[in-house]
Amino acid sequence: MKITIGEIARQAAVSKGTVSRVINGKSTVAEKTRLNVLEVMKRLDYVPDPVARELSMRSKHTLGIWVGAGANRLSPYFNLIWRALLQEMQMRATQFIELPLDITPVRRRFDAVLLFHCADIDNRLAALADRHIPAVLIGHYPGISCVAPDDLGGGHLAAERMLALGHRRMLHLSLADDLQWAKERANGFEAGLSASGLKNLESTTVLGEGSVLGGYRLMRDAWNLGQRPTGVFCATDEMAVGALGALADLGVAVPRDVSVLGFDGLTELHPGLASVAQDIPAIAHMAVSLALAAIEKNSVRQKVVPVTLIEGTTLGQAPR
Amino acid sequence: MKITIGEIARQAAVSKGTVSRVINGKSTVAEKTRLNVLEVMKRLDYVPDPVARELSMRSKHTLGIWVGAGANRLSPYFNLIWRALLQEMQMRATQFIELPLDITPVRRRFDAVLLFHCADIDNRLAALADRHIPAVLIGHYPGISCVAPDDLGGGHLAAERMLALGHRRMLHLSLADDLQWAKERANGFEAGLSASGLKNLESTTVLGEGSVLGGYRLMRDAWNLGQRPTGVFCATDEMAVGALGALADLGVAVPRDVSVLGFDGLTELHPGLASVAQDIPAIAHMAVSLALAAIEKNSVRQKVVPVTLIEGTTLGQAPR
DNA sequence: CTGAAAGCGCTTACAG
DNA sequence: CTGAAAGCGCTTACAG
Repeated sequence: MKITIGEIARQAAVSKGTVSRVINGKSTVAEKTRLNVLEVMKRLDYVPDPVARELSMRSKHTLGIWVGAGANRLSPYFNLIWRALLQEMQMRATQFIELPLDITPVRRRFDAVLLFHCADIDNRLAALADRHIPAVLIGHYPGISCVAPDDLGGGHLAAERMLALGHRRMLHLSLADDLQWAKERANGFEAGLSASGLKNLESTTVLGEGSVLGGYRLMRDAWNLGQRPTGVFCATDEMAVGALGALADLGVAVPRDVSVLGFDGLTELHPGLASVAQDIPAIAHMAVSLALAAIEKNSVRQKVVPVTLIEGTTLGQAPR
Repeated sequence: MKITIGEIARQAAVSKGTVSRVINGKSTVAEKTRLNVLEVMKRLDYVPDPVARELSMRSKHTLGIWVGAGANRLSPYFNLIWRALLQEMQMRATQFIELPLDITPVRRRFDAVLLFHCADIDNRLAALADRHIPAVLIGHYPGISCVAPDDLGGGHLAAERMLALGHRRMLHLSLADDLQWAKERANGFEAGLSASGLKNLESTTVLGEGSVLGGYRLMRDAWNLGQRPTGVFCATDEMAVGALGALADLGVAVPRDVSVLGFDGLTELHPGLASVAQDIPAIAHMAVSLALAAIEKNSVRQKVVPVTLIEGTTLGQAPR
């Protein structure tokens, strides 16, 4: 027999409503009653049924999630943000539907849309605006609600850390595509270097793809062209994995000869990977909050979520 | 306003019970009524609420999902199978919990466990057996319920297709790790080649990592060592992506000079990637079915799910 | 074949 | 502070 709120109520000699109140800590409950109920719940190892909870609590709103086409749907980052988003919606008892590429024929109503940066973002946003559906972008875009990691600050942080470790010859692997976040990471990095006021600083930026292969090629080619950095900052962790692969192939020891720092926080991609980490759960939380606020209060807000630096074994003191 | 079963009932002028019956196709409903209800459902683009459905139908069973530690949690394949599994459970109104690495302290009851092939699979299975909890493995293992793609058949299929396209010099990129599925794919491929009875056949197998980087290195090194295959069969799509990268770097035209065929069906990883595709939704479906059967009938069954070949632009006629 | 009603486990105004 | 009741959206005996 599964134990339910009714059983708790019975054993605690109160109503189901009261039990519910102590579960949710909402309205006031007499301390004595509360303690008693808590005791019974604990004794029976009771966990409120999340499904029943959702059915009963859920907001009347449903959110559309509109993903881009193509490979990045399978990327590690997307994987994580997707799971965080679903979990967030479950906790907030908000329904969602995944939107197809073409939303014209979708009949199910959705009150707001969560989307990601992608190639045809302008068209997408225009389509939503036409239909007066609020949009929340995971990324940056003027005029609509956005939530993004602190790419600028993250770049800055990367530079500071590299400098603190004594690195003075940097290689920066960035994206050839014209992507907002990539540019911010790059700008932050440059700004961090300049801010140091150091004179004897060399920094080279090379542009390629944001994938493992992209990072591999950039690193290999730069090295073969004579670049000899001691610190390599990569715009994505996938690029960092590629760069590490190239360095291994080139026989360069990490971090003894060269340090590598990635961005995103996907340290599971490579043992010991050092990375500027996004707070993915916080971003998911914020994205859903902004969407609900947009629906209810018609508000537009832009949020930046802080990043942190995860030290790892790929980052070390510069060789002297 | 969200549209519910009540709205459908109203517009179709029947009771909610009847609508429910047509949704579930259970007891008999007059054909005329059925068509009418279906029409209304379609017109309003109605989708039954899975949460309400679950609350009302759910089996008394809850399934644990026990994932391995480490990088493959972020792999494209894992991403897809995970999503398929959750969707399947939602449809079957089965509850689940994600198990932590150490299941000893878990208090919530779970009646069966779904797990994936991983390093400490033996220990895990032993732990479950100790507690008399049925296990279903996505992969192969003697003595317990398993579901896996037809790796052997897939390898065979790959060989047949390559031969049919006229390829006679093959390179086979496989895994150095001792993994059941990798070996089956390899064995299938070899068997397919032998079965042809052709004399003028060359096939070289090289072993490395199952990642993009792994594929890249194997392809590059084999080529640099003088291998000149016209057909390259890769044990995973990620390896195929790497191989394609290496060929591009080597200035080899695909598929004019060399054809590349992957395995898994993750064609989104690379435009036009040809691949032996797993049927991930079917695997998820089967896994949940086996778990429920194991709980109820204590049955142990091993299932193999067929694969199909997805043609793409990386696979073509052998050069003459 | 079909409707009316009870039930899944929880929450939340509404009274008191 | 707390209880009784209605409701979330669906399913399923039970009658007819």
